[in-house]
Amino acid sequence: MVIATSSDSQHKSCPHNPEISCGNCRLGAICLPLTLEDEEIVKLDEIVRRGRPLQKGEHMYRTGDDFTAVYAVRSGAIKAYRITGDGEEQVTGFYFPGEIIGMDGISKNKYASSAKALETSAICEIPFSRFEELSRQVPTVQRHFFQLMSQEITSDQQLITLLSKNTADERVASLLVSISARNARRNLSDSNFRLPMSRADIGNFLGLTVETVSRVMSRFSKQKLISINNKDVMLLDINRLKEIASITD
Amino acid sequence: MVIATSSDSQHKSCPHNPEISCGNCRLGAICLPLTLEDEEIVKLDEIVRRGRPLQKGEHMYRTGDDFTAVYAVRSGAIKAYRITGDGEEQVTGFYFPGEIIGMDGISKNKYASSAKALETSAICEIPFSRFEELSRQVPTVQRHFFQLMSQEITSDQQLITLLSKNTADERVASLLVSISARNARRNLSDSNFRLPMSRADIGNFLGLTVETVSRVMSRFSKQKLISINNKDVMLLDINRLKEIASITD
DNA sequence: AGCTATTTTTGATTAATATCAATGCCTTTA
DNA sequence: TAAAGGCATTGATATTAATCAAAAATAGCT
Repeated sequence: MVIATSSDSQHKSCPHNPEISCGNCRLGAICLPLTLEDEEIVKLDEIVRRGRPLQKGEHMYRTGDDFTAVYAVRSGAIKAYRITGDGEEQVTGFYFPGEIIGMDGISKNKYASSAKALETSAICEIPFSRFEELSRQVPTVQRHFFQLMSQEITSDQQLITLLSKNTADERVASLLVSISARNARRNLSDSNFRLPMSRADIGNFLGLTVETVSRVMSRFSKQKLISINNKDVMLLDINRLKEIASITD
Repeated sequence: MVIATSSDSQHKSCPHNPEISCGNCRLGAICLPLTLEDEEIVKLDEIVRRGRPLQKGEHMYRTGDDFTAVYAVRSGAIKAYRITGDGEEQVTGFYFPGEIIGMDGISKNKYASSAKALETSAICEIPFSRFEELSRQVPTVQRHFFQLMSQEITSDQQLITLLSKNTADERVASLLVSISARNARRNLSDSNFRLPMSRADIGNFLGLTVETVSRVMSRFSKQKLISINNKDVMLLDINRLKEIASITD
């Protein structure tokens, strides 16, 4: 079985703004989940800093670090997590290329979560003070950042609903479908991908134990909904998975 | 037993900016969970609209309504909720005076949730287009709104952790302690208050059934941690409740 | 005030997932 | 390529909270 890995994540044109090839998309050759104006891209390019690639396991920032920047993922995958009162880890999100992370640091001027690379990853640093300034100068930048924060709120609230109402099957199906959709947005295969995180991370994110995640995935596999080869997954019946995830659309 | 009700919610001075008496705090005589500059208050006052009071059960907005404004609660209590794919309600938050609601509408220009009054409530409408304009003119306004959105993200992520990791006891204790702390911020009793929402709403918010919420509260009552008189609650041992909620601080 | 509908509480049972335990499979490294 | 450590899978049992059912308390209405 040959399955696309996340190292294939380069793509030629931005699906959200086909006018802009990624060679011109200056935010580190990524497409944000927003359609940016040309002016915005140019202005943003002036303040964005491309960092050296992060190795697997390396941190972008940790809880309590001074908040200085938000980050755009260029390649790889990032895990965001918090440490609970009793020292346990709570995964709050997985971030793929084009997604923005670090916005939880704004309120207290310290990051409320930690972010670490699940595999070798490239990120863009967007220094916040310069960005704030830019937001005041360019109306669309401000608007778009409000939208990105609002998207983060919406996705957190979807997770709240998932954790509050859904069974183990529904949670796992939701995650698979969500990753599938995010791959599609980047013009990657929506049915054939690598899960960059461990089963433990998946369980932690979905409020399940490793064992339950493993059992659910085995069962999906027996039911021919997916095909698993360790971290590589193939979605054999996306529509059925969407039904299970109760994504009606 | 005499217990303060939420109609007592007037207070004389803003605990976050004691320089400003609430008579001068122009955002509808409320104190935001931020320290505003005098200039900001004046500017905000120009765009804020005080609406007529909402009756219990009345909606501020519903999922899918065009996004036009964010709202500051002045008095009463508001429940925010979403409707899941299969038509069930998911409560995503309770909002008390001084808190801001509606920010989830920014990303798609439609509200992603609905908001309804749990009791007679007064709200301030902050028309978003005028607010966006103001944010560009007054640096601190922009900064403060970024902070409010970031706070919303943080509190959603705390709820995610609660739903993912905590037992029924811990969840109920957390909610009681959270409401207590929010009352304290408004100079109200932190130990003696009315729960404006039903047990069903509490259960829905905490990912529990009504029956479980009721049982936990009865048990807390037997253990002399709280004293319940239907919607009125007295916290008899806040420190123990904080321990149970695993709020170490 | 009295009647009704709704909400809350309590009890008995069931179902889902966690926990405990063991095995097997990949990956890393010498 | 062999050994070691970590990760994933599978099985047996325990536990928590859900579900089903009914009574008690409260709120709303005339």
